Amino acid sequence: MQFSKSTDYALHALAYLAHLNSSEPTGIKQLADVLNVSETYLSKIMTNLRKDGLVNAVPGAKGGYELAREASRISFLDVILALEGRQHLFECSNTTSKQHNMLVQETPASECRIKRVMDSAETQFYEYLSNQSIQSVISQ
Amino acid sequence: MQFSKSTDYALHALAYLAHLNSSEPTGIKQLADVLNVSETYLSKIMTNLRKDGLVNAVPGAKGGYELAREASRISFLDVILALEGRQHLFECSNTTSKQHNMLVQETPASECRIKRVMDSAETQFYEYLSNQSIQSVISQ
DNA sequence: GTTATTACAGACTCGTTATATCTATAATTA
DNA sequence: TAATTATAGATATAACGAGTCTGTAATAAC
Repeated sequence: MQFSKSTDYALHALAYLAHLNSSEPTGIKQLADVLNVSETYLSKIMTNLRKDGLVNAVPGAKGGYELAREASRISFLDVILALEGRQHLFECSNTTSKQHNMLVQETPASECRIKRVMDSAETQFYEYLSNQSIQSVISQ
Repeated sequence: MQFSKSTDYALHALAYLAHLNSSEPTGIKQLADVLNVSETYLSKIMTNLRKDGLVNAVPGAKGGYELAREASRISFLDVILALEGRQHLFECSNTTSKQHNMLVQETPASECRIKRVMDSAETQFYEYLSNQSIQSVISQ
């Protein structure tokens, strides 16, 4: 289990935009050069960030990308959810197996106890990441 | 990013062994039947658990698997590391990019600030999972 | 010892996903 | 109108997850 490269690039791209702190949008060319990835690949990643409202995309000449809000209000979790999706980190595969249903019956909420533990861990994980902002990795 | 099915099966298998609490090893046949997966596939998963010292494998007739230690001393993290491996959840891909090195230079430890945040999140995550034992999902 | 039972290792298949590129199109500014 | 830029779609490739098959080694029961 590992975070995708896309998430890595997205975090670095946003950190760069926050670092620049420019009043004008930054083109994909410049971004791709600084991150050392291809323009078309990075543009797909930026589109994901736009769809989740983390950046604004300005088309046309002099266009590019800009943070949709202050870097201090964009969390690591925001970025991860935009790139990795919102499915849970853990799911029980065989929800019809004898073993699974034994564990289900032992909890009041009729949910497998193993999944409950894993979901709690995920919540803690995400809680931490939601408190880490892109601004925090930029020099003051 | 998601945990593999193998991790799911491993957790359920260990929970079952803890539940049985048998003095004799449990064969792969019975285990596979309860979990509703194929014997050969599950045996690969059990071998991973054995290599990490979580279960003992007894070959030969009347053989099978048994917990290597009390279920209260086998943590969720133990199982996850055995199945998912020990690589970090996050790595910076382009360690030679201008952007990455900018972030590296801003931290005393000469490490990218983004990676520092992700590693901290991972530590919190694993810390939580190391405190959850297989015994905790079994009815008292 | 022989046989049955069991775990184990390795090769292999199949499908999905991540990664990445290319091209055409739409939108905006100069 | 021309130049620049983001976007969508199709495609290619490699890696990985998931799962099967087969033969081998180890052990207990007879």
